Amino acid sequence: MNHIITIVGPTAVGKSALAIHLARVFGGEIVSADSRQVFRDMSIGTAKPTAEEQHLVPHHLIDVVDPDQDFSLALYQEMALRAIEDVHRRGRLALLVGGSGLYVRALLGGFRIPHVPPDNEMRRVMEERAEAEGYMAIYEELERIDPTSAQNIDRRNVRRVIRAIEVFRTTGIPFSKLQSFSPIFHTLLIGLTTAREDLYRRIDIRVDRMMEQGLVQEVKGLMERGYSLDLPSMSGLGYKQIGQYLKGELGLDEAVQRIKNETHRFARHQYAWFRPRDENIHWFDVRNGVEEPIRSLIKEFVFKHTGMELAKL
RNA sequence: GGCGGGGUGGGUGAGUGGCUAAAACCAGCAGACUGUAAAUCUGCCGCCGACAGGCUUCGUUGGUUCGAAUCCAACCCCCGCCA
Repeated sequence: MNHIITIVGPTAVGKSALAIHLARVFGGEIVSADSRQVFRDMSIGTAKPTAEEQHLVPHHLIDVVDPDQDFSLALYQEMALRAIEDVHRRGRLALLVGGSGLYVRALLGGFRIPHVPPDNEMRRVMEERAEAEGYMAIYEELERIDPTSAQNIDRRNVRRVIRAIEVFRTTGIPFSKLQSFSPIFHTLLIGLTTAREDLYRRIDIRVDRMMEQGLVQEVKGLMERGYSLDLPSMSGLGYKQIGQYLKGELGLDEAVQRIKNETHRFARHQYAWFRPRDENIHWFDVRNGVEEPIRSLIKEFVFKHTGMELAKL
């Protein structure tokens, strides 16, 4: 069966807790769609499910690379696909859960990602060029080789301009021509949401709890082990700011406040991927009792598509 | 009571006669997104307006001036030093 349950929503609304509950009730396994929980030893700051929780129900795509290893959308897609296959092979229910919108979409939408691994050296050179000569210097190259992508990408977004050029240089085919998608899953999309005010409050509480749990120690440990702050993994919320604090660039209170504020902003951005008015998503406000209606929604979905009685699983 | 500094848009804070609805940053709102995505990038952010544009603002009141957040006067409030 290629049916999966997907749970999306902004950070700190309670996706993980709900997923664990559902997985236990239905005998499911969780496939994470979180771009930060993939890194080992980054647990407190990424609000990773605890060891106990992971013991309670199998989680996939968590702790799959070290903080100094490259990770990417393509890699995620591959690994997640394999994980879901495994879950299905075991005859269990797969719950895709996470707040990384692009990851969820790439997986569900079956994105065909141009098979061009990053060329870090080339990227560095081009970034420097854009830095020195201005973004137009590289944007003009993209306009020449791939007008369609040039049209679609903001010229000031140097990072994306470079990726498009990178793809063309190594394949000889415009980036825009190599992009396609074909969905492979039937999914029940469940969205968790709440009022902004409430969301921000939840975020702030969570950040305070991370501090109590030893976020500073965690970041310190990572830095002591040589993980530099300019690693992509260390650019995540919490790690960046605490890193700045540890380097003496920021007071602790200031760092914590920034984590909160930037997480607010992040949560807002997440709604750009999971829109409240998206009719494909079954939205639930977490301020109301949410578990029961979601359970019946899932039962109905699974029965309808597989004829199986979930309660028996 | 005396002396000095200051009151600017939700916050911090530039601006010292026209180019200023007023920098920058923060907060907030909206959006883009196919191998860095918790990244990167964009728009809005006094009021009305889809746009053009209009309207009201820089403690208060009154003045100077063709023109004031910017100059003058009085008053109110805040902060520092002296008493």
